[in-house]
Amino acid sequence: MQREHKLRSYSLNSVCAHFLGEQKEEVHHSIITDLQNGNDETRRRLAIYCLKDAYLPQRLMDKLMCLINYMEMARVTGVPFNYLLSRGQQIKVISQLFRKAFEQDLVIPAVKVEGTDEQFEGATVIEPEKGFYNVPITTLDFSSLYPSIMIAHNLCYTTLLDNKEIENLNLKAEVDYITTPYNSARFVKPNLRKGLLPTILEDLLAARKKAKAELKKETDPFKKAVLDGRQLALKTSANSVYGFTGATAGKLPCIEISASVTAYGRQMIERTKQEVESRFCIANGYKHNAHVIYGDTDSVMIKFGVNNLIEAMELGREAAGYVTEKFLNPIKLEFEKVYFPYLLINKKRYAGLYWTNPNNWDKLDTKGIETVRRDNCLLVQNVVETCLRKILIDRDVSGAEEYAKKTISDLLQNKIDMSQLVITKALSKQDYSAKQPHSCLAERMHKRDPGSAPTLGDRVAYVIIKAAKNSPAYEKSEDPIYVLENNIPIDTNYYLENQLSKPLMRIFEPILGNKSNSLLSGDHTRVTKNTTPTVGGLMKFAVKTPTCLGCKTPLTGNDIPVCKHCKPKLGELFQKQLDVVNSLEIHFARLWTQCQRCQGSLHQDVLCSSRDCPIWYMRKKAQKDVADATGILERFNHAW
DNA sequence: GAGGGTACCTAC
DNA sequence: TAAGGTAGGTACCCTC
Repeated sequence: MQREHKLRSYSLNSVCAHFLGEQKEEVHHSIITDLQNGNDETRRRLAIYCLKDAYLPQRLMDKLMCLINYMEMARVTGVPFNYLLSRGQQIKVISQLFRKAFEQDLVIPAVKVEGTDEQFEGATVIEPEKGFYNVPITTLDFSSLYPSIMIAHNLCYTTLLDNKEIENLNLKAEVDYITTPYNSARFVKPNLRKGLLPTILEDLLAARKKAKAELKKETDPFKKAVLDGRQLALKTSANSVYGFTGATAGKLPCIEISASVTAYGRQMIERTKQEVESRFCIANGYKHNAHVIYGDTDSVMIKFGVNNLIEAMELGREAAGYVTEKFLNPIKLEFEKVYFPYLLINKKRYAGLYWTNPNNWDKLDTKGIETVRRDNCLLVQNVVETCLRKILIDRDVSGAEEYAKKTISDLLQNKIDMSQLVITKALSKQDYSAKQPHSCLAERMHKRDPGSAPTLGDRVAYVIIKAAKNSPAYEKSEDPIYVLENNIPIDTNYYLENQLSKPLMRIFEPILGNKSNSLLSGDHTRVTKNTTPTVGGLMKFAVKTPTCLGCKTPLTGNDIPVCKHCKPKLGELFQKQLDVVNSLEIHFARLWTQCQRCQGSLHQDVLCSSRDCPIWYMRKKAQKDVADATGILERFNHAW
């Protein structure tokens, strides 16, 4: 799951909730013995727990068609099935190399390589002309850029030449071999020897083409997803071939190949920009001068100057065909989509409404910004997503502003559910050089309970709690469950200043300019209601309050927080609270039979355990309220 | 408080 | 032991 899918949590429970819409039974290990030694009912619950844990992984594999997909990958690459699970990309490339080399009676040398730290130069990212574009922006992409470069120029171990070979074989430049833009590396032309890598890549691309054709014909949404996964896997495999040649810590690195590939790529994106801008201009009879506003590796975003989709698409097709002609087969520049409107925030960060036909938009596409990142809390993700939808789809900027303001106001008044504030980050190292919120929390949790603490590779979930002024974030991170159980207040200001403000400003600034500052100041940022504890709000008045509940006079050495004078009056108050608690319990008892998110059935006294399930928090909160209230009442009655 | 360095995650 | 690549934004820690 971790390898193939990017999720916020990889617990069995949350993965199943994500893919199956079903959750596991929650049974803490400490009560297993009691359940077993109990009665038929408790043993039944234990049995359900065991059964579910067994069949959920099975159902997951069925749903994701793991067997079929892996089998297919094993066939394509020629590696044993279990290598696909236990090993990386390299073995797949090596295996294909061995296969092709064997056909041609070639032996691949076993090279001892000491990995170097040196990197070779990668792709070009065109400096973006940041801003909000209320005109169609046409996007052209090279399809499978790196594989097609390797095929077009016949880049391979078996075609790489050195001086001695050129001399011995009496090869002529340009006629017999080419010189690449990287360090004048030379490769023979395919008519003298066709490389192994280009052959492998052609096979992979053909397989991908087939999968894509089937994808187009398929109507069943799930089979479509599988085919899409397959063509993506073939694409990754094809791209891995380039990566393999550049893997200095690998089995057969060849920087001449990988660095030549990226060097060609850099030339090509530059050339594309120049060709488009010099052809599509007023001087050549077009209505406007085309301008490339951004591009990354294999793509260019073009402002043709037209203001309707049909023209933007026609020009896109024309430009793609025009540029493709300038390059060798099978290099192909394709028109795929138009963004309209388009918000270009920075390199690798943009959002736009995605059109493939002029009649209906396909989707809201966002790249790199908070909506697609897993290291933000859901609040940020949801606010940014909603604001973008309002701006780009509804064209309602003031509505987006209002929504952002409302959210800020809700946040500062503690009205946001804590599940929206949970941040997750992967714990990827054993020793961190600098302290960090998630690593420090993992350490603290380990001290509390080594059994349940996150370990290397896990994603750590945390919230930021109130602490002394200016204390660093790594002291303010806390386990959401612990916060809930101990009624610890959340640092809402942190969420405004360190989580929400910058992402919001980045979206609104290109549209509103200086006016966007008003988002973060004004009435909505005033805290009108005092920040109460974020959880367990119902019965918060008692126990720790050192003043009388009725007349507010300070109390000393009194277990019950009321004075004798007020006690009789409070009897009524407690009855009211009890009624609330009872109705709440009934309400939640009804709720508890079904997870409100996934509709999975739940044992009545079992909690849905997904930490980012809002209902989970509601139930946990209600349980705590009931427990608190019961405790208070017991003590109160006893003293009375 | 500025600026460098680290960590994380993403785009391609 | 085995490990696809580089570019790049952002947040936070640490040092000066």
